[in-house]
Amino acid sequence: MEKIVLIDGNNLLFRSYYATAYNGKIMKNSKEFPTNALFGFTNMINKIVMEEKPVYIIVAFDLGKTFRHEKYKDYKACRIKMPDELKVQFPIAKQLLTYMGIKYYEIENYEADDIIGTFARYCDEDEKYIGTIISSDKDLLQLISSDVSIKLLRQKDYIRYDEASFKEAYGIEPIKIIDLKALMGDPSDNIPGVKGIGEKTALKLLQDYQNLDNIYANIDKISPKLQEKLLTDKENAYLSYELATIIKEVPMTIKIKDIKYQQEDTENLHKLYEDLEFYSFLKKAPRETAPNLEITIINDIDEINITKDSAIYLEIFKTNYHHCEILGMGVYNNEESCYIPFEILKQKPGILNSINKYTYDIKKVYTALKWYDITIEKINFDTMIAAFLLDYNVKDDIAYLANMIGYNIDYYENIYGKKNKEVKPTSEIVAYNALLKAKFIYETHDKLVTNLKEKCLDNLFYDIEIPLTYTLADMEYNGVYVNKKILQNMGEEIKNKLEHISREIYNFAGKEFNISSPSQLGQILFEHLQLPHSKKGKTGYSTAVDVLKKLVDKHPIIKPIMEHRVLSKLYTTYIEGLLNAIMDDGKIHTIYNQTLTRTGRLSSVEPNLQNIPYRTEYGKSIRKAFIPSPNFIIITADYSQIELRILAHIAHIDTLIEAFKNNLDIHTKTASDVFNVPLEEVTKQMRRTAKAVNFGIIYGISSYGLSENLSISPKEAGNIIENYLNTYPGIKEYMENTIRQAHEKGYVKTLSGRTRYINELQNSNHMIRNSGERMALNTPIQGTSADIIKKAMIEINESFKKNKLKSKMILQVHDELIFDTLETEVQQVKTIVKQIMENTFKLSVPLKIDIQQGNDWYQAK
DNA sequence: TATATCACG
DNA sequence: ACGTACGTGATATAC
Repeated sequence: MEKIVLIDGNNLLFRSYYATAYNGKIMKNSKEFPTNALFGFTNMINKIVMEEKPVYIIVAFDLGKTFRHEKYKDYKACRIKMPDELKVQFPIAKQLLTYMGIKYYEIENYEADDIIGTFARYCDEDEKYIGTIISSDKDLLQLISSDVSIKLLRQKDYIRYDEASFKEAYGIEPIKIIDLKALMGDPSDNIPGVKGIGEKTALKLLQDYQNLDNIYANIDKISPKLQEKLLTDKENAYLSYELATIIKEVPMTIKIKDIKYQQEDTENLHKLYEDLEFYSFLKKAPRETAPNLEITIINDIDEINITKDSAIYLEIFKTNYHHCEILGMGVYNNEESCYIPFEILKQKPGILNSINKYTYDIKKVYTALKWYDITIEKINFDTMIAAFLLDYNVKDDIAYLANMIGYNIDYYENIYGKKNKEVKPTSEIVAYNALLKAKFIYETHDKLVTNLKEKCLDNLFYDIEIPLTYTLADMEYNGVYVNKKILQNMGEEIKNKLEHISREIYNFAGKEFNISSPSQLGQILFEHLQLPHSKKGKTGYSTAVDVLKKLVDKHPIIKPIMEHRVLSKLYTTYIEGLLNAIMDDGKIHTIYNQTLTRTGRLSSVEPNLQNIPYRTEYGKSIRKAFIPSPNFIIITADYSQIELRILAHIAHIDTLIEAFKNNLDIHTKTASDVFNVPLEEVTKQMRRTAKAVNFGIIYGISSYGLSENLSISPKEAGNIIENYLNTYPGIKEYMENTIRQAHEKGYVKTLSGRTRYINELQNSNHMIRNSGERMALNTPIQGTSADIIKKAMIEINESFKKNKLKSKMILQVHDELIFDTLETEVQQVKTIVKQIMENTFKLSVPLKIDIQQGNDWYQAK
């Protein structure tokens, strides 16, 4: 017996689409093509093939409308119109199937059901075949037979029905589903049925009289009331019968032998996955055909003879380069190429220092080698950074970029296995992959250089990002001391408090539950304790802090819950998290991601040192554990109001520029201008409002956003904004110009020419378009701020080196730099830092920094 | 693996 | 009439 899998394609795509399309926000790729239905569809198909292991497989689609009954054509025809964003995914789904080696079929005037029905009949007629239908549509249950079963998809799982299990569940033969529907109807399919008869009555009738014909044949035996109903709607009942019957005689041009499950077309399938940006599927399916490449593995250090500019790729084992094993280096240029195992390279680390080199992620290569006491020189091109500036979607793994632009390179995960479960492959495989990557870097170098120049990104690249990557490497490698004892002691204290608070919460609740589970907490608060719930998400009640705040006066349980939240966050993320990140040298070495944010900011991972608590006193004490080297102190230098200064500069707001020149408190000044009162008469409330508006402007203000922030009505907020924009017409003009230009060009730029393309501006959804406009307003400001501090960092690092200082720059937190400073160098460091940070970038407003010092990060604030 | 929540600028 | 502030990362829990 051979298995035929019959899939309802429309059903699968619809389910996938509506499963993820909520709030109008659906998953799209970077080209704004909707992919949400396709993602679910691909997942389902893969799962089906894995679980069912079919010999034959067909996916049926609807084509056109069914006008089976001229007179009643409205019944099946009037379906909900398919959204465009789903419609466009259908052709791609078919393409996917073809590449997967799976046939699909559609035929005019028939539905997917009918195609499946016809194949089901083939199974019934030929003993050789058994069929499995896959759909969530219960209509198809009527096709169940001794040779055909169904896998009925449900919200989260599925039920499999064969003849026996169906009978057990429904008490009737599968084919009687038709009679059942004829009686009870199906509103979702516009099948009328008999008015006044539901599932219960219909089932009873069928148990007594087997089928529709027999019911009417014995109509006089039925109770008068029911009899009347049946007679009134007799025509409808028979119409419904026909509507509910799946056709099994579709004149199909394909037969079973045509739907054999074939081998996938891996090349094309991968290209399509890349287009759709379905990286998770790519990872699961390693390529079978790999490019040919001649590999020379160096066995002796003297064999190395590289004379020309080359691309290098350092192959490392484990992804965090602060604690990785270096396997070796692929070196490639047009004429010479080789793979140097690390054992060999170690013998003469400077071997390549005389030639210019390119690589992907300089910082990784530089730092990884640094941990082995090797300082690599003259890597002056970074494919990762170049591609990032040119708006490619880059990731840590070079394979994403390479495959995206037509290369064929295996993903890290496919070579080494999953994170934390890595397995080392043979040195031949490592060598091959390292060289392949080096070749990719080499061959794309010239083109990227040209593109950078064409897009006027070369200055940003060579003068800022490349020097910065070395600066960041120094900071990461240097690391920051974190005192374990301090964290451990705090941890103990917090743990005790948590236990105490938990007991208190359980007492109020009357039972124990998991406080850190939003769903359980929601149950307790809003069902068990019957507290008023404001908003409900698609998963349940919101228990976010804003919601809790409103309930503080309603029940004594709220306060300890909020405290529990704060403390457990502190404990898990900052106490445990940081303790785990302390390396053997007593320091934390973060990794700055230089190619992630759309605005040009850095981000920090493993661990994130850019979100160490600061706002609350309790959280802030975490910073006490961040300590200087022995005989050093911590110095912090942060830009004061840098984003507002940038706004004043790029929008040419003379009053604000003057205010900054006069060193006024900018929020007070704004309040004074907007509310038209003298500076000294500005109240706390007025300043608070002005501050919120100032921030709002930077974020791309909306009256709703401001109203939420200030807890006022959107209308009041709107008035305040109008007032603000009338006070500073230059800002209004700046906003309008920026948005207009962003629409015209499709992108915005920072003062250094960093470019952000904003696809959202072309979205048909106005909400998304608005959000694109806010990005357009915010990016030049946030991005210029990032540019400025990056430039300052490079110069400070150079200056420290030039002056042979022992002090080090150790952290960057967006508008703030932190220094581990030798006590005898404090004055010099302060002078250098202030000079550079305030003067590296000339604006029409002065840039100002605040410098503080202390024996730990907490004190230095 | 996705979601909710909350830490930072 | 929509339903939103901009930019990030880590964690626990639910799925």
